Amino acid sequence: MKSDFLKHIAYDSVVFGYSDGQLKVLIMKYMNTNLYALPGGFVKMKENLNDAVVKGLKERTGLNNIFLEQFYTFGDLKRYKPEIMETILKANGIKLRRNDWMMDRFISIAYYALINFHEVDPKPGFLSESCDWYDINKLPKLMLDHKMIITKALQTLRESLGKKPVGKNLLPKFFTMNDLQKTYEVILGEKMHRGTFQRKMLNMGILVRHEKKFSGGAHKAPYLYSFD
Amino acid sequence: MKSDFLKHIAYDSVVFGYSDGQLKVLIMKYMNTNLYALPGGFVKMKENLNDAVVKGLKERTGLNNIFLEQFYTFGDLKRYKPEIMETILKANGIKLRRNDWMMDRFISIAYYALINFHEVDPKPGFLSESCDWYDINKLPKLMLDHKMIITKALQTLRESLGKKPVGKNLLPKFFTMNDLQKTYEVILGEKMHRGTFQRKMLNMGILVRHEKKFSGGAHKAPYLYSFD
DNA sequence: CCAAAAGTGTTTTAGCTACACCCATGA
DNA sequence: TCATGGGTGTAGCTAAAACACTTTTGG
Repeated sequence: MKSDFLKHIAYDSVVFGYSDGQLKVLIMKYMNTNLYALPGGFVKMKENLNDAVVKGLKERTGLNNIFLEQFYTFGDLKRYKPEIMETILKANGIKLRRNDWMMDRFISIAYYALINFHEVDPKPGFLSESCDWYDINKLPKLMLDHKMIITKALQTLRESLGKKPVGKNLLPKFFTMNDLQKTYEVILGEKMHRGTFQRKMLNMGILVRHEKKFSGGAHKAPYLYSFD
Repeated sequence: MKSDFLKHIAYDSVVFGYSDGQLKVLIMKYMNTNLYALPGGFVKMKENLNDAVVKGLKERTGLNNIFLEQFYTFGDLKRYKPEIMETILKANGIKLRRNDWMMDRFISIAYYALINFHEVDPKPGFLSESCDWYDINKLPKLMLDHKMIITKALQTLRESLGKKPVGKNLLPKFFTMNDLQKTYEVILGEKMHRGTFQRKMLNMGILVRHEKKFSGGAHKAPYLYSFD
């Protein structure tokens, strides 16, 4: 019954990546079940909340310096479905003890993270058989309120598009203006005007232009850019 | 040791009011101590997080339909100072039991609220000897990280000034354009241009103009406005 | 009639948008 | 040389800002 973790407290992270013109989210699947969920975890007694999340993401992605932001804490009673945790534990031959802390009600602090898709090879964790990218428009059915958590994360991401250099965290070091625009479009879910977009980005003064790349396409080779 | 509340979980609320050209915050003082703190509380086992906060605010202010928004969850280890809770309990003759849940580490979900100053007569709660308004620039020394919580609340409030009808919740039903401008100025901490402000507000289309009031001043009597 | 504050018309500025033209490149 | 996509100049529109003039009121 005693554990090293704080009772009733969990975190969930919505990890966004961009690849192939699509916005992706990391989703894990519990072993021997059909339950899909956001990667998350618990907080140790002697550990900062934020540190716990960073540590958890490091385990899933191998990355250390991740752009990470807390956006909401979900505390509805509706989230409390002990039978789901029971299913997971049973499916993996783990004995249920009466009053096990994992069977209690949890409040979840939700974070979203932005990472460079191509730097990551996702690793499943304890009790999970996979940890994979899903197109944000083709998510599997998720357990509990995780779908709502993703929706709210996306909403927050959209609002911060104008305030923070979001592209910096989703794109590789060097990219074309078109890459950047595609990223914005897929986050906002709408097309933008090419000329306007370019001008706006350049006027923000956070992009550095480098020498041209060899595009391999039958057209003018675009500049490469990087942040700051 | 068993209690009706979720262990490790607390909430704190930053209640803003506007009066006399100043932005005010509700602060309570623990009985028989010199400890000042934000009004807060705990969450019952069978209670939604948001409902707990609404209930707590109702007790402090008597109001039911309060504009309320969650803005951050504070989970650093630095917040864990059991000696403070010990001081409070001892000062009021409450026996400490070993492993008392109130002596544990807490994570706090923070909310801010906007209310009409003149509709409220703040009431102290359990263990507190007062619950009073403080000018946001003349706060007493607050316990734990409550000062930081207020700072972050104000920052969030500033950002939402442009998005939400903040004045609606801080002002009485009828007010002059000048009242509204003063409110904005005190939140943002900067003067604004009179003509520009008036036009911007009217163009938002959320204000209704009523008949003039008798100002009592040696000048043109201003219109009264209300929201929606 | 004067001072003070409110309401409003006008001009200027800044930013965003759309269009269009030119350029570089590989096929 | 042609099709494709990239960079940029320009004109039009809109919103915000600054200024100043007029109006109303109590003293």
